[in-house]
Amino acid sequence: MPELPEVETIRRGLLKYLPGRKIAGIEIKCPKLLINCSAADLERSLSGQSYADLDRLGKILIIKCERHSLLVRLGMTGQLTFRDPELPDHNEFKIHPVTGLQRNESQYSPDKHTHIIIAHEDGTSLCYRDIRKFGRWYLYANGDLDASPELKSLGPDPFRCDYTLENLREALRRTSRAVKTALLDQSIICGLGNIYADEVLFAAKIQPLRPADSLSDEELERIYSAVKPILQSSIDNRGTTFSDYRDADGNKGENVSSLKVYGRGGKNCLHCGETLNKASVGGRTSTWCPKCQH
DNA sequence: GGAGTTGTTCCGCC
DNA sequence: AGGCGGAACAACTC
Repeated sequence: MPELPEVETIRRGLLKYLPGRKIAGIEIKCPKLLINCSAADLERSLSGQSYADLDRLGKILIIKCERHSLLVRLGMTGQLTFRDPELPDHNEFKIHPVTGLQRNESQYSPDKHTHIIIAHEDGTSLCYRDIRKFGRWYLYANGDLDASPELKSLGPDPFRCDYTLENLREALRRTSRAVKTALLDQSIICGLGNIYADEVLFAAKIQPLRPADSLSDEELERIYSAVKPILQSSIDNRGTTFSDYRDADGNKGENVSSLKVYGRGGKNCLHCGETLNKASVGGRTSTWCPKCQH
């Protein structure tokens, strides 16, 4: 669910609330989400520390505190929301006082899917909710962050300077997998998931099944150039909500209506009118136009 | 009841 | 050795 634009939207949302706030304690209801530490480790390490900054690489959210940082992978259904119980009747708020955005029903209240709650000294909290529990949390001392396998194994993030045509070309020409599968490989380029990989290939007019090493320089350039604008416009729309995705305020994203192919299998191509193909590529549902994409 | 779902990892095969 | 495909993870919806 949460791909780069969704994680970025959450990051921006949390940026309004977290930096400067002090962690009082952590409630872990599902320890299996913690990959490289125990619940006691996490509690001991973070209690008393303040949040310093929020960062993101690919789909990984980096929550930086004074001495330690959390890496959070949201998996398919992870949600991170900021709660402020001081606000009068939290769940019935229509317009958020800080963001001015419309609030969403009941995504805030901890329920059986809320697995981690970071409580702050001022009574607010950061809630992690994850229906399928595919999310993963990692704890690192700040000095060890850059060397962490989770960050080190990532290929270029489209919004960082190492995202270049040359790097993408070299990575793609080294594999014979379907280009769709290669674009989902976070060590080749990080941040794309099933939605945006399909959207990028439609914009680039490339069929998802094409072997990555069969792409011409011109085709590679089309893919390279399609990535940033597609991700950026989704960020501008605050992400794509199909079902579970919510931002830091519990709001849905508005990008679904901008999608050209994802979720439109069997419908007409918005460019040429042809019926869009839908088939499994590398185990993932893929949608493309048989007439526009070659 | 079966199939499908926005992500990642692990295992076995070639 | 290392690339690759498929199963597994889990919970819900259609």
